[in-house]
Amino acid sequence: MVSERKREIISVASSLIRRQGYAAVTMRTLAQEVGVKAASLYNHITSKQEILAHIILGVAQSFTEGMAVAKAMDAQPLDKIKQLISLHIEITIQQTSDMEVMQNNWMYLEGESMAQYKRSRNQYEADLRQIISAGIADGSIRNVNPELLIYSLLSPLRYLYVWFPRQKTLDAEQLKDELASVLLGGIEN
Amino acid sequence: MVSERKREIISVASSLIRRQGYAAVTMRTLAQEVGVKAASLYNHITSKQEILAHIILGVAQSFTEGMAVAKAMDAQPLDKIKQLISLHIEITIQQTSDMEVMQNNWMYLEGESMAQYKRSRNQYEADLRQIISAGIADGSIRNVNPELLIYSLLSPLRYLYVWFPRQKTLDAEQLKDELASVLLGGIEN
DNA sequence: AAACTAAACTAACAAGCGTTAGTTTTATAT
DNA sequence: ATATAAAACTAACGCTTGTTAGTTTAGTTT
Repeated sequence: MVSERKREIISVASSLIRRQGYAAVTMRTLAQEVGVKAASLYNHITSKQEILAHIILGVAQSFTEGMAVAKAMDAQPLDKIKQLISLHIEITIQQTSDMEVMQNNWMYLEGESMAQYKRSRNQYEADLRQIISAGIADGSIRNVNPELLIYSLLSPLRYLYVWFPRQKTLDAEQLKDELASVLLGGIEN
Repeated sequence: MVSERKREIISVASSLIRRQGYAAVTMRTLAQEVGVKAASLYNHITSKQEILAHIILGVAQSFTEGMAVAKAMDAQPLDKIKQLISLHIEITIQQTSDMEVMQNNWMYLEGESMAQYKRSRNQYEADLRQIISAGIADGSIRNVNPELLIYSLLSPLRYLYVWFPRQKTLDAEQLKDELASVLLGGIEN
């Protein structure tokens, strides 16, 4: 369904948008980077907007699928949260550029793409809310404002892309353990 | 030094950029929102870029000044961190729009403004690193990867603007306590 | 060899951009 | 009233933007 060339264009676009932002990347610079004239891009894609939507909705789908796995697990709330931490780490490592593009450029989505992005984001947060509520109910999670918990859990996970690529000491597996330890157990000794 | 009209223009620009992104806001839409023709804006500002720089470097300066206060405190590392949590909350509440503009649009800065932004950001992180190192050294902070600690502390603080405006239950003072409790003590019970 | 198809090309359009020049209005101070 | 200065206006320039039309090239199938 998605040709090799199209994938290449979107991949190059992702790394350009990552560095410069969606609006600053022109079809001409994108074409040059691909090694082609601007008009030729339109043999493969239908619009600039389609490229952005493809990148962002691809990441969003990865999260939706990963959340489905976590929800289906027969496990304690805290273990489901650990599973989600793994999910964020894996997506960040496997789709670093797309992840960064999503976080910084989703506001440039239009129409149905924007609607779909917001829908999947809201659904993800709602699912996490449910897991946290269950944890508070069974006493495994501290009884503080659930929205605050969601937020202080999700922020570091969402912005892993800022930090992970520039550190060298931890691999994915170590990161998973240390991050889970810090997020669940806190900073204090 | 900065006239009333100029402040108004920059303030209107901030809320437009916040919603639409820097590149998507044109001088014509900005002018219309201010109630004036585009060319008239140039009686007060010298360029679109100046507006962005003014917004972002203003927030950056607030952080630099706040960090200076924290550094100068005669207090334990954990109390300095609590002070920084307060700082982030105060800036987020007092300059919500500017804060969001900074986080999402700093990559559109150019030349010396970009250099200055990066300098102040790096300095802030270096100062926080020092505080955390001191805390690890005296045993008050857990001995895990310091970069990971910085990051998982800073992410929720930086993205408070996403969350704080849409919740109603906590005021600034309560938020300060609960957030410090969660960030320092973790989620787990 | 002929026909077909995918994907490149050149050229250009219409729209929108930030910004400037030159002029007029408005308000304040003399 | 008159002069001055601040801040608005109209008009336009030069450029860049995403995209389209029409054509040519290259590779594969019959």
